[in-house]
Amino acid sequence: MPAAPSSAHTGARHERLDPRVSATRARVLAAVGELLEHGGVTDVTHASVARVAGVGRATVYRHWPTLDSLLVDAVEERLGVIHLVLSGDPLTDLRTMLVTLSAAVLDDTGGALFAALLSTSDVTPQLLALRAEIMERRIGAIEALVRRGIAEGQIDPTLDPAHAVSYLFGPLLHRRIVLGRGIDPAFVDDLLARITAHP
Amino acid sequence: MPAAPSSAHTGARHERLDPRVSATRARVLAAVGELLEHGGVTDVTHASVARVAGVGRATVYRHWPTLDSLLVDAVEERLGVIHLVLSGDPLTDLRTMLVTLSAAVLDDTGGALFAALLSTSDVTPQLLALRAEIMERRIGAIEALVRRGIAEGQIDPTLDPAHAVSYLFGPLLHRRIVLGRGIDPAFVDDLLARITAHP
DNA sequence: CCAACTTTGAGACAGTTTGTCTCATTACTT
DNA sequence: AAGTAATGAGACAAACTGTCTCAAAGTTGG
Repeated sequence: MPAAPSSAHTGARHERLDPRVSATRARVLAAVGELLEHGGVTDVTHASVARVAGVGRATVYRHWPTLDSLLVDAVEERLGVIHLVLSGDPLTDLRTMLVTLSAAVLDDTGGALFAALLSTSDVTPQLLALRAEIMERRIGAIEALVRRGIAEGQIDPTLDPAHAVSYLFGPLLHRRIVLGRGIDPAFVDDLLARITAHP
Repeated sequence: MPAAPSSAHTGARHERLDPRVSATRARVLAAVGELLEHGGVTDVTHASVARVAGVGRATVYRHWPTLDSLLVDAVEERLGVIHLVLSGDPLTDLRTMLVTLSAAVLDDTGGALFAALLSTSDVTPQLLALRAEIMERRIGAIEALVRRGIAEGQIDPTLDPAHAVSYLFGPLLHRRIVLGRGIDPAFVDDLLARITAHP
């Protein structure tokens, strides 16, 4: 029997896993980050990843038959790590979330990973759905917080929560990935204030 | 003597060119768009581009020694086409600019091109500078318009014009490239109103 | 501790792609 | 019309891709 396929599409995340498998996964996923950090998407191939991870080339193919699935898993892994300490106050929590995202998702490696995901070869509806799913599942919390903020009267009620996600996360993406600049908490504060302010 | 090198880095844009060269450039650049439109970045190779363009493979190598330079030129070409009819009123012109950018830069082909540029292999400071330059030269007009809007009292004077570029363009990028949704003028209007509003 | 099972690394393999070169042909310039 | 420059077609070695096989090593449950 071949090795377990990529878990990105199965959703089964925390099964009991053969230690060899988890070790391989961890080493390979780390290697992807390494390659993206000082390189680019095109530097990530089954062969290069195997070399950096110190793993057999065939092993990488066994776990991730396509490059896309490898990149998707790398992003998933990264987003999965994020854990927030929420206060219960929508505005405070929105700020915490955006600052955390800036640090964890949009640092050097994360930025490259993110850009990689955005330009995978496969632009089928399935991949679009997956992108949206990743965004909505982890970052969709933004939308929920905006709704709560509106309900509690802290946020402009005419703000469309669905749009708010783009309004808030988009500028972080632009500043980090397009302009290549860092994001400090003051940037987040200013942005948040403008978007949520009552008219 | 080999053909003229990519013009993306020379800045000399409108020299008298051998018709054969301009024809080749046009066909190849169009082919890049075609490939990106129903495919992805990884579908763009010297070989595939040559095939689609109906051009010799060696010719593509002559003009664009690296894939990055080819993608950069494709983006440049696309951005160069944009021509705005400006009214003189900063807020109106900002709206025009964002709506036009949404249509021209972030349509199907443009979105793929953009994502491609963001994930080129070469993350050297030079490329970062080029990205920033492309952004600032064409889209930096946003910053200028914001300054004028502030000077004329239409825009919140506490808005940092440099940040405003991210605030305004970022959400378009996010909605189009990350979420894969279209951008209608109403989206732009709402965004613009929130960002520029006096406190 | 052992036996059955699974994953792994190394290598072989054909098929494809990449980047470079050469050369005859075609198109442009003056 | 003569000189110059760009092109297409093809040859070429080198590298890369994806798949397969098999012996070795690690893991699990009794």
